[in-house]
Amino acid sequence: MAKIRGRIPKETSGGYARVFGNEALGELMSKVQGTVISAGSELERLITARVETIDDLDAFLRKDIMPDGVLLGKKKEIKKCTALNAQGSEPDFIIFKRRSGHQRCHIVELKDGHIFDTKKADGEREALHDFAKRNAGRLPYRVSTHFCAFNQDDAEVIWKGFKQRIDIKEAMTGREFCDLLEIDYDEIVEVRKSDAEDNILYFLEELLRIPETKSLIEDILASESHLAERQIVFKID
DNA sequence: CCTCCCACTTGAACTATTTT
DNA sequence: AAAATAGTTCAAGTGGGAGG
Repeated sequence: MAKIRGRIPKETSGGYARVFGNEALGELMSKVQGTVISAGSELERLITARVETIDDLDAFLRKDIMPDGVLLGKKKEIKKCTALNAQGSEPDFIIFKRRSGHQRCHIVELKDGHIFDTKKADGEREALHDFAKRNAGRLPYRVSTHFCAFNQDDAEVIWKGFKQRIDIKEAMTGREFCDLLEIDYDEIVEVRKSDAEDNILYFLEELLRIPETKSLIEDILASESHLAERQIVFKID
């Protein structure tokens, strides 16, 4: 989970300021949104840092005998690869796994969410399936496709997010994805949790640094403690 | 109800243009 | 020519409205 602290609000973040009628709070919200976005790219980095990656897919695919283990090719490398035909819509990852003679290729679309967005899911589904169809014949592996919602533990929820338009076997949880890559899902979740702790602290610090929100918070706390006192009084009664 | 399209945001990667 | 700057595109998130 990326951090809010240290982020620079965008020039064009005025929309948030308008929502609150407060420039400083608008900038804080802009930073929050920036963090949401960058957390997605960060997840990719967390994953690829923990597996062996292929930086020349063409060279890899020219091999006569595929190596044992788990190897991952990223979107960029897929784009560069001339042996594969992506026609402008590359999947996030292509994973080659060989264990005890079985060679599998997993084409994966990864999302740092808990559900596939219904507005984009259809396009993503079609792009991934087309990619698999176009390229399965060029790969010396049994090819399968997967849609992974990293923060979802129930494959059925992912499947339903696709309006059941994918095979339920294509719906992949973050844990299943990590199992496939032979990396530790919980460890990645832990890493991100520590940033979340800093984020909540920083967010509250900032709220208290803005004079307008600080005084409002103080007002609310004061009236709540009055309420609490009254409740106690009622109880005693 | 569902689907599609839009508006708003950040950030990274390219591309193009201007400056030195 | 090289470097810096500016613009474009794309991927990622949200919500809302129009229309079937």
